[in-house]
Amino acid sequence: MAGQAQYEELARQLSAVGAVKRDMGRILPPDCPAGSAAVLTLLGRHGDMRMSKLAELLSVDMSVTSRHVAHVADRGWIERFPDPADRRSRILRLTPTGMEQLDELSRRTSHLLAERLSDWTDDEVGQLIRLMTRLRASFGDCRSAPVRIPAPVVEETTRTPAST
Amino acid sequence: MAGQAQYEELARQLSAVGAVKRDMGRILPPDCPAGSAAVLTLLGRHGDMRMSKLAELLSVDMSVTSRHVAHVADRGWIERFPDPADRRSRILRLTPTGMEQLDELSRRTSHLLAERLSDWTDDEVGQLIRLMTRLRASFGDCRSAPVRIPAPVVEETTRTPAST
DNA sequence: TATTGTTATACTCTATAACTATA
DNA sequence: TATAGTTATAGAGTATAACAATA
Repeated sequence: MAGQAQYEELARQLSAVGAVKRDMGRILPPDCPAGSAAVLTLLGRHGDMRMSKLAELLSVDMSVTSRHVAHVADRGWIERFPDPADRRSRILRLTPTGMEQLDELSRRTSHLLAERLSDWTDDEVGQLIRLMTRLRASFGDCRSAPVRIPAPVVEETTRTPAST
Repeated sequence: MAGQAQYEELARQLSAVGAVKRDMGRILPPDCPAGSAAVLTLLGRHGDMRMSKLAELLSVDMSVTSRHVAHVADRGWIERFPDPADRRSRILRLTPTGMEQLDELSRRTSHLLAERLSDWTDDEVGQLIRLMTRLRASFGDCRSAPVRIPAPVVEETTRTPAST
């Protein structure tokens, strides 16, 4: 259990990590924005899957997933074919071209990270991965359980203990 | 110095942390999207500053900063007045109403994080903050030094060592 | 009737470029 | 001429709601 100051600082760092993500996005190949890259990466890691499963892994609405998937399918990086067990579903699979594109993505992102994190030890990178993975789990596990927003404090001495 | 597999995993986790940021965004007050919240937070932490300084802290183009600042100024959360030392510049300052809004933001984000991270120790949260801060520094310090994208490998045995 | 997936619409965030007003 | 900031425009990501096809 941590304190309020720590939570505020963590919120700040979560907001600021967007800059790192934007830097990563700038080195992506043409026609392959971050959304497409995420689709290819997850299919490469988890293998063939249905739209709904991919949407869950992406943690976005299926309508968003559908758009990303259409984009990579238009470029021939994945194939969509009907699920024999449920004809409403479509199974997604990387094509050979998609695998090449995925290799290119891995190459570029690894190169950028290797350059930026050249003074990080293997262990430090591992710790960051571990903590970020756990952070995601701490949020994801209670998905569909929207938080209650507590009633505002009555604003008496919250910020300026003896100035007003 | 870490390995390629670690870099790929880190890239994946960086992509996935967007889900956490979206969850945080969902509990923001009306009329205060994430961009506005970032402006208020940075002004609260660092005190009065010029547009250019804020843009640097946000790691975003000044045109973007200008829009966010206009939004919070329209709502009376900050004031903008000319810099006596350089009349091209404008100094930004939180208003009392802005400070109340900032308190409300802190309250909501801390509440959400306290709920989601209830099983994290103080030390674990501190480690994550420390590593994310360092990650941002590792990227930010070489800003304006765009990476060279290395030439693609000739694609012979990159992915399927003995299948084609 | 419920579920899988698609499409239309709207909103937020970002970057580039053109513009102004000062330096 | 160069810099601080604004505005217009365009592109990417996301969510909600309406819809089609199937379970």
